[in-house]
Amino acid sequence: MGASKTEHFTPKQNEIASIMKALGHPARIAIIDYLLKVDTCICGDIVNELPLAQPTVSQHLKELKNAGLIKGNTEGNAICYCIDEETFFKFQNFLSEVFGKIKAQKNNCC
Amino acid sequence: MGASKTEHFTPKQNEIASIMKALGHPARIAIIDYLLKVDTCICGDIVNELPLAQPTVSQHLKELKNAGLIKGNTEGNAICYCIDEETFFKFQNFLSEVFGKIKAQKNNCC
DNA sequence: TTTTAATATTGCAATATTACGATAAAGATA
DNA sequence: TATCTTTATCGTAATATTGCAATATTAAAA
Repeated sequence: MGASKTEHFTPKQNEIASIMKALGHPARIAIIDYLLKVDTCICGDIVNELPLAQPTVSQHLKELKNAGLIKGNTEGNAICYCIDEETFFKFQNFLSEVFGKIKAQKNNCC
Repeated sequence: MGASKTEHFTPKQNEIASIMKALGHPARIAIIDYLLKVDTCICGDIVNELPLAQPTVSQHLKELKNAGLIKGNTEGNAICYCIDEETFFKFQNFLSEVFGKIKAQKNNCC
């Protein structure tokens, strides 16, 4: 097979899984890391920051964009990418719930 | 190709990416959800909770275990799975940093 | 208008993931 | 011991992901 049976899970489970999946590659974590480090949009120089060919970087950027984690603005013939805060904060809310439940666990087993 | 060039990224980037990847499937999110809902170890009934065959569930459990997100204890002929808090809290620390940086951004672009 | 620069898309090869039937393994129970 | 229950592993088919060379696209600059 190879295709996930997404129709059998809740929309929220699918949504969170797709965000996690988008972040499930070191190159894409590195892109987010870099965006946070420079604390501004990046126009052009991501390719030089990563040990990957330009088409590969472009593909990773596309996946982050599809997942809503970054957004891109055309700026002349360059494109300016930055963090899409909204999705990150939605993600954070989900995780707060999860971590809260973990902390509240009675832990009476294992 | 199909293989990630993990050797070109930092250990931390690879570690976080592998946790994210493990959570990048709705079935595995559903398993974590269920573990948090029942607030105890689960011995046996995960298979009945998921819309997937037993070998498939077993495989997903293995991936969560490999990523350190759950741990399993043999309990007679059953196996008792529960959240591995340590990994989750490590994950939370990483994310706190990320979310902190996002909030602190000057947001002077895009 | 031609050239240059930046980014995206296409096409493809290598590898990984997902799913499940069949079967094995390990311990409980009759 | 024989059987049942529970979980893991094997084998395999279908599909997805990763990476890059070649090429296309788009807009600025000459």
